[in-house]
Amino acid sequence: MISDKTIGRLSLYRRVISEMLAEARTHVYSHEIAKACGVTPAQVRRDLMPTGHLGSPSRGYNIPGLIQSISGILDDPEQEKVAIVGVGNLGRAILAYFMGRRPNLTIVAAFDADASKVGRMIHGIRCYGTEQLADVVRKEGVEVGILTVPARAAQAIADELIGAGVRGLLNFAPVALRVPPHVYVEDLDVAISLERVAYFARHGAGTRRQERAMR
Amino acid sequence: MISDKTIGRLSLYRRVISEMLAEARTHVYSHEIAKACGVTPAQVRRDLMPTGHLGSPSRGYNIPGLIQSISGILDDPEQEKVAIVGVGNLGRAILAYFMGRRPNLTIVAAFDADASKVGRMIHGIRCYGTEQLADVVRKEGVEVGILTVPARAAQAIADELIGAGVRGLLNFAPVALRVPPHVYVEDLDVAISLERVAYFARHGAGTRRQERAMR
DNA sequence: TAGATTGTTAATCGATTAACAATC
DNA sequence: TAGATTGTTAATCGATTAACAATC
Repeated sequence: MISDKTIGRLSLYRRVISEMLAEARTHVYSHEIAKACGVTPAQVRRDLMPTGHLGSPSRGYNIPGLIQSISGILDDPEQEKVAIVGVGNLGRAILAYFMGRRPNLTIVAAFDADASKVGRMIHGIRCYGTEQLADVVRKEGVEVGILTVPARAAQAIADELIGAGVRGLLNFAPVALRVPPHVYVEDLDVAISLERVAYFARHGAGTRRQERAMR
Repeated sequence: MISDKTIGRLSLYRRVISEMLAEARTHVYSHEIAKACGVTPAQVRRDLMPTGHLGSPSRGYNIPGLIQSISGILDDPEQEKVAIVGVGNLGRAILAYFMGRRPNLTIVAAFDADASKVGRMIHGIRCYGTEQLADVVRKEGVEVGILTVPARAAQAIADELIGAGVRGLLNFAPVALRVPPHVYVEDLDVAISLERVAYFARHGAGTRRQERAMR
């Protein structure tokens, strides 16, 4: 089992070497990836082990091959479907950002309790009423849910998504969701992050600030 | 020096016990906080050590006292000022969320390159043009910056903020910022988080899923 | 070849958990 | 008192880094 930290870094590595590929580069050394991502070269080499991709001591890693190997781990060979619940400012920001960006990880439906949004297309995605949530999630085979709803609604929505087959949640609501053990939850809590930044801005970033505090 | 993880959990503990206080409760046990936050009771007790607040074996922790002790660590005795750069959907979502919520941590200015936004009040915060960034940050004494700008603009904006005295950045742009060692950066990378959730949704949440993956 | 980089193990580091005497 | 909880140390656990033979 690959750790969540390694998965996050592989995603980051893929992004930076994709940019290199766009500049027509063909090979890259671990220390270059390391510098671009704010980690150590040893970390990069170790993270790349589970991908099975081998570099060469003389030329480093072949970029297209490495992208393919990382994608072999990160991407579903089929297609993974995502639904987003809550189409406020935050929900729309996420919809706008993902507009046709990842072919293997697509947002297929949006949900909102606000009747004025239901039935409309928002950034190319159809918006349904929350009462249709379970039906649509089941029919589409959605596996991942993004929660951008108010805190008070989050647990009920999470329960419904999970009941309809969702096994991963990206939760922006400032509450600790209770979920069965087979469901993976990642919390992106902006308020907590901001308090942390404020604390370390005041108290000094600290020696350990080589490391990226990536959340 | 308290670790970033501990700071994040203290912020979470304060939130949940504040909710208890609102329900007129006066005392709380470590295992109650632990359950509400998805951590172990031992973790809670250990995290509370640096606050200096002492509980009682018979009644647990006094809630108002504990809130005060946690706030003594998390909050600046003065006031800490925050600026947000980039008033798109994401920026507005954050402005709306923080509207008058934290007296000790206030967003005092917003900036955007879009001339049509400049001069307006957005969720109660004045929006300036980016060319005024350094001046306003210096004059207001802003210490923390939130970056909700496109990736290509992030490094230049970060440099300018830091040049004007900012020592902490909450970065939503999908780039690894290069900053001097005294500056604390926390990255909230939605794309990476979503890929991580997708991966663990597919591969099983794993045994280690007791722990909250809080970012 | 000489020199830099790779894959991979062993050592280190830091954070979490278990344990338990002291306490109410 | 008896029983549960506290503060705190020691043991455990996992992740990062250092090191180095193998390789190009």
